[in-house]
Amino acid sequence: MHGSEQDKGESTGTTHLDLAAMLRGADLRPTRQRMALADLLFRHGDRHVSAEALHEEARAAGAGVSLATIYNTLHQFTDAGLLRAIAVDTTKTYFDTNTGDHHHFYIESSNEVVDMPEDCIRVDNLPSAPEGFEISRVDVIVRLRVKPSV
Amino acid sequence: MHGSEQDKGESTGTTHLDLAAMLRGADLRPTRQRMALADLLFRHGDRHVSAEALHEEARAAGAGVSLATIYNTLHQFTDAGLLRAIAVDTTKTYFDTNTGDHHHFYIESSNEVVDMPEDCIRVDNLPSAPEGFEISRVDVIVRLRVKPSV
DNA sequence: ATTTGTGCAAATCGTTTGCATCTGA
DNA sequence: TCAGATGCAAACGATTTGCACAAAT
Repeated sequence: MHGSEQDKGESTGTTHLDLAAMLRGADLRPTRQRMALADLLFRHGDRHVSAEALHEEARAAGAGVSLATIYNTLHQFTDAGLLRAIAVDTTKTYFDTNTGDHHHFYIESSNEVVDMPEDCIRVDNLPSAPEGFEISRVDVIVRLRVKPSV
Repeated sequence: MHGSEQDKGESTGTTHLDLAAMLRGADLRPTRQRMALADLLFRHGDRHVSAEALHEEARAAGAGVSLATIYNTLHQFTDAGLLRAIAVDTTKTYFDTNTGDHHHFYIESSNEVVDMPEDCIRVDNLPSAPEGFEISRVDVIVRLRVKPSV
């Protein structure tokens, strides 16, 4: 072996993150499918994908990854802190590549999730958690509907 | 038929809300099962139930209501504005009998939803909705985990 | 050589639906 | 009467799981 930079077929060029290292850091072997998915997820900035959508994307990108593996990977990434799962729609789980502190817009008409910069919302007066509990996270979802045309 | 007050078997006594009227107001016939469910839902203050849980409760209360009817009713009540659906857990839908402006605690270890009084949280700096959209609702969920004992 | 990951297809689980039967006004 | 409700069971869609095979260290 030598370096650890190899292209997966069609890198979009600009790459700074070392996906293999990222995976290793999470105790996950950098397999072809995990690399392909990491590439789709983290190469293009903040994304919000459902398993099904990612599956389709992977297929389109020519990376053969089964749906089962998509689910496995999505959960492994989530457990490793590389992704965050968001509950907006009861029917589907969305995964957010932005694990930082921020909140979301949810466009009800199209089932789209959009990030909101952190400083956009200030949550005040947070009540202290009930005895015996501590806050693990605060999720704010601003649901949007299409504004009726005037 | 005569009046519209009849007991469903075991009323807990204190009843001020006219469930039949409530249903009529929602254009829903006050059938035996809808009355029974409304009773379970609205008689005991703010509640957060899943379809399955309500089904079990109905069975325990001796009211024969099929699961299909539970779902139908839950959605009809929600459409009528008597209930509000909350997305906290991707796997199940919870229905909240409190339709007023307020937010929730979500206890991750037990999958419980608890109301938070309205004035508990102040959401500031709400970004204006993207062009063409308007805010339909803002949901705040404070996720709790069990505090590790010292 | 081992251990870990992958893919398929079957299994789950919550929820929805079609349709025959019943019920309230 | 008769539109509207209910219940059952089959249908569904998202996710999970068991297990044989393939790939990574």
